[in-house]
Amino acid sequence: MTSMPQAPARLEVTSVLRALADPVRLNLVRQLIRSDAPIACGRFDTSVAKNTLSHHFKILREAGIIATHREGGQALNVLRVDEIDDAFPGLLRAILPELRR
Amino acid sequence: MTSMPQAPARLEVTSVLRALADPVRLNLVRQLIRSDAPIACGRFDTSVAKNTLSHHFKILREAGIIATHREGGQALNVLRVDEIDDAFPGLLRAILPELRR
DNA sequence: GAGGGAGTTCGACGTTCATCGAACACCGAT
DNA sequence: ATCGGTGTTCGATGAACGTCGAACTCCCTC
Repeated sequence: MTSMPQAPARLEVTSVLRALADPVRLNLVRQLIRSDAPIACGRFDTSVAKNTLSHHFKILREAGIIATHREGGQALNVLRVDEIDDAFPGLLRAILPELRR
Repeated sequence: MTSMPQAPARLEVTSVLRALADPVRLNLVRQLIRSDAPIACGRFDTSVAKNTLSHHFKILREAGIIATHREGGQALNVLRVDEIDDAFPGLLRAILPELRR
């Protein structure tokens, strides 16, 4: 086992902000917010190559913003809304208008 | 006149997040939040050289996070709390615990 | 077990970034 | 006019980042 560090023990402000500061990643997060069902890595609407996409997912995962669990040949991604809201209440709602109902 | 682009016309999410994602800059912003009076550039508690500090102030200014006005030989800095709150309601409070009363 | 779809890892490349020392520009006071 | 304090600009440097093609690993299905 190569040790799989899905998410950090505690969400770090600087890591979270830096992860969300990239246009491509922010776009991914927006798609996750708009969908209430998990989305497979290959199902995102994006322009970058699939290895680059994988890189961005890794950063989002390591920042603790998304969680990925394999299921039937594909990797399903979900936003860790509760954890983020716990650590930084109001952050998601602040930067993602689609969440300010 | 060299044209002085203090702040952008509209606050850009990605610029704001990237500006706040740096430890040194986040530290500066924290000091501004804790003080209700403007702080001169040279009065901040930081470890970086003064030219580097100037660089960070420039980024914060261009992102629209702080405003600087000269007064008596020194440059006084203030957080643009209202503008930030207007563009991204709850953002500051989310990432800066000292503001969550 | 052979094939194929889905993600990841591995260099590599070019860009952006944080940092610094040094030199500069500005301004208030002598 | 000169001095000293304050902040900015100018390269330069090393690290980190986004991007890619290619090769790899898993696992599901036939």
